[in-house]
Amino acid sequence: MPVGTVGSVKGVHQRELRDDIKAQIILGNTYHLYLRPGTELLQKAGGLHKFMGWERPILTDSGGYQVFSLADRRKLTEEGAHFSSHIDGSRHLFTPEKVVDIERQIGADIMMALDECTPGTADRSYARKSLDLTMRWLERGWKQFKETEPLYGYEQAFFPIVQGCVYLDMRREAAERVAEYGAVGNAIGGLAVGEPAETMYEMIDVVNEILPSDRPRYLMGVGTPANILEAIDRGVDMMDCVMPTRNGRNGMLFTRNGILNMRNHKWADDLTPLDEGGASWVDEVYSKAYVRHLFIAGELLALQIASIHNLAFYLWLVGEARKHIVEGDFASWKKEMVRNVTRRL
RNA sequence: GGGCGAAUACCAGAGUGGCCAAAUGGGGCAGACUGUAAAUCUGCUGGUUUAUACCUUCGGUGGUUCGAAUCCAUCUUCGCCCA
Repeated sequence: MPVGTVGSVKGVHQRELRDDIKAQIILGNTYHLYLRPGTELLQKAGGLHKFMGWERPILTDSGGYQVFSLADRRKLTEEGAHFSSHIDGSRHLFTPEKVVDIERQIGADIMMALDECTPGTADRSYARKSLDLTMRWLERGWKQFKETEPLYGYEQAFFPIVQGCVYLDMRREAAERVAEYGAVGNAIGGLAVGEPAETMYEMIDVVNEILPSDRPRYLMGVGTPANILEAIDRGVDMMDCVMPTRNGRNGMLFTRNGILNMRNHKWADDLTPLDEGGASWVDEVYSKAYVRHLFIAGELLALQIASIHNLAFYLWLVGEARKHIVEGDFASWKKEMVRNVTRRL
């Protein structure tokens, strides 16, 4: 039963959502979706997976990001992405079709197209070639998606990805071509990969003018709490990021009052709660001094506490965002919250 | 009581006449991290607000030498062995 509404501010869409799933943590590649996709997607997907007492859809990425982050271990050809394993050197080929097949087998509710995540520093010529390749791969992936059936009795969604690097004309073109597929949801990729944040916001703006506002718009791999708020402001509905866990493991805690580096000496004798009134149970149970000690001592518990805290904070943040969108005071709330979450404590 | 060995920066530990403010590791301090090959990576860690510069450091003291963490004497402390 729909009890809440989420949607972007600039986008007209205000979709009804069930409130029982605020976010999803997907095992495997550990994706964190901060805002749920729309009801229509869930109805079609119908495959909510039981995990730790929660029901949540599974999202699988295609390996496109690894094309970017493991660039020295791969070679791109028209056929697909050739990878050599860092474990045993064995060679693997990811094609747009194979990726769909694998995602079918996994049973992901949201399957991502194989793309090339273009570095934010690429010049126009490279970006052009990269975008053309991504679009040809999308055509093949989409065809495979349409010609295959789900294996487990529920529908699966296939999200195309908008690339185009930092060039407005290419972003517009990519968004238009992606929108033509009429997918259940659409993704924005190739951002937060080396370009300034302001450039990223510009790209989101132009892309979201084109992508349908009545379907989830998924900003891939972003980002900081401030990035997330700015993205929501620009019509983004879904995000995922390693930041809460990776930065958490490296001692960085995000809170609604600012950012803490738990390794800093200043917390050594601070016996106040980790984050008083915070969103997770660890916030009240552990003191700053204790968590700092765990980090300094190399205790794995530190990594768990930080990850739990940061994930809970991220979920709280987008939950609040939704609330303020519904209440109509998102703009003022966001302005203040961006100031708060970027502060260094 | 006798013999041998050792004393180096926060800790451990290289260095045995000039290229030594002194390797390396740990610890400490700070920063980075954005569709996760990541419990990772980077910088700093005697002082002088800048330094290819100067000053003070290698247990204490006194020597040798143009020059000493490095050689000599002696003292102190610690370790091991013999009585």
